[in-house]
Amino acid sequence: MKHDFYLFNTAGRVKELFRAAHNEVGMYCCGPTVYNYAHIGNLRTYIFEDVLKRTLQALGYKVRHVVNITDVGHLTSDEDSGDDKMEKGAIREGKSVWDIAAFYTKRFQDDLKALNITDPTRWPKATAHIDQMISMISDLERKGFTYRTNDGIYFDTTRFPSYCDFAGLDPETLRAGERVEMGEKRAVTDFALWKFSPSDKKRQMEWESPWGVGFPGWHIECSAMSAEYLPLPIDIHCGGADHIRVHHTNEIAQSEAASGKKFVNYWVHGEFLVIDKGKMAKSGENFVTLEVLKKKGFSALSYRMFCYTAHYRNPLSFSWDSLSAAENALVNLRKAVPQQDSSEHVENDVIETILTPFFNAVCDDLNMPRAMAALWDILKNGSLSLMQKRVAAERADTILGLDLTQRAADAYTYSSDDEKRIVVYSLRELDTGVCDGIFEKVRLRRAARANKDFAGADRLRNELVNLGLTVKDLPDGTTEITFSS
RNA sequence: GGCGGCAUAGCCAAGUGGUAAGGCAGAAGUCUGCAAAACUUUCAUCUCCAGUUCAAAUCUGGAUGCCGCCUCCA
Repeated sequence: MKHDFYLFNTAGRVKELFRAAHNEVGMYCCGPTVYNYAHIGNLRTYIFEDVLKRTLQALGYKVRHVVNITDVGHLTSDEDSGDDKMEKGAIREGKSVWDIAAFYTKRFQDDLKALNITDPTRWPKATAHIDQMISMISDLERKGFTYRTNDGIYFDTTRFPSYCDFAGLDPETLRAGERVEMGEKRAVTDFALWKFSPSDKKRQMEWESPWGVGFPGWHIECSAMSAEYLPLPIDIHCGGADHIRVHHTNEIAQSEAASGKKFVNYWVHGEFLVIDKGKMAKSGENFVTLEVLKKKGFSALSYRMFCYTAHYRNPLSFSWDSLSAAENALVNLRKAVPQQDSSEHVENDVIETILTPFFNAVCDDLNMPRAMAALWDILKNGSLSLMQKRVAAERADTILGLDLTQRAADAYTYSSDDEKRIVVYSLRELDTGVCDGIFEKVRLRRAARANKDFAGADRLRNELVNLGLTVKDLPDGTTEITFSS
């Protein structure tokens, strides 16, 4: 499929034509710190990254995709000598930090699977790459980019003149010590590469290093692991918009200082999911997980659908009503995809033509709202054949990942042997007793209708409705019963 | 305090100069004993003010409101 693909590059703040630097596109996405469940705001970013990856693949690129797992403890800030999030989580749950990391890593990966997010090529853990981090810090030390303070080894940002370019910072206006103690740090922008373990207590995670026992700074892991698995410059590096200012600025500095090469060609950042006008945070009642969402009866893919209502670079307002709207839309969309009931041959060229507006939208910096509108247009277009619509939807779904060919409620189907059949659709397996009970009520209702006892017929239908069923009298006389949830 | 972003119908939102995508909800109609489903139709002048222009939601200036980053954070 030949399409020019445009991506908004945070470096430079403009939409650019994507050109791969390698045969296999290198894509690095900042992963989670596994000290707690991911909330749906976090998940929004991974959904957008998955769409980006699927798009590249649909355009014919091979993609080498790396997502890190931050399972090492970092302090609540560079200067804080107190507990870090991993250790806090461990204390909170009475487990070791290693158990905490393993548990939440698994939970995170389960969430991604439920959302149809495809697995990355590699999934490196920070704790398995301490050697690479130490080696990179040593390189930086050798090249004169570091200095030592009483609590760690720091990166000297004054030695890296272009430090402020990426985020458009003005060092003069940064407020030194406003929110975080400077300690012995020389410049506001300097950051820790290696932190020494506190002398008065034993950390659960700490390692030997040329500078003493301690643990790595937060930023170094992404630099070390991306260099380990991807050739520089990395084609695409993704993350949440909150990372632009500090994390990615620091990554660029240390990676380029250590390697002498350009670090990343395209920086792509996703905006936040907002709730009650603020961003979703891992503390407080704003914390909505996929688990919570499922408990309320929503499917994970409804959330994926919801994410397509807005562009990834704009904040998206979450509410249960709007999620519910997306779920209805997904159900309707699946209904609009014709069943495979014909052997009509569909030419690939025809499908590509049909899908042109869809791909134009996707390739314009992943404009999914427009892409979805294009898909609706296709499915409502009366001049296309059913098979053309179906094949087009299947093709679009390789990017959307919405299981569009799945029917809403056809997991289990039960039919009566009446002359005019009674068909029951359910997502769950039903006891024969339950099924027979439903059949019996329908037969009674049919009898009432035949006798023009419409009040009685409606009463019987209401009984079924109250059980959570919908009742449809089809033109051919069959009665269709669907469990609504 | 610095930097960045946003303000479009009941809700979620596209749209960066030529007269408002799409979805959800709602309304009307066809169909139905009534429903359900389906189909058809319908539903905004874009926070406010002042400019530029033949033409602005889209550009400029101002006002108001809101959010994010600057600390770990998707």
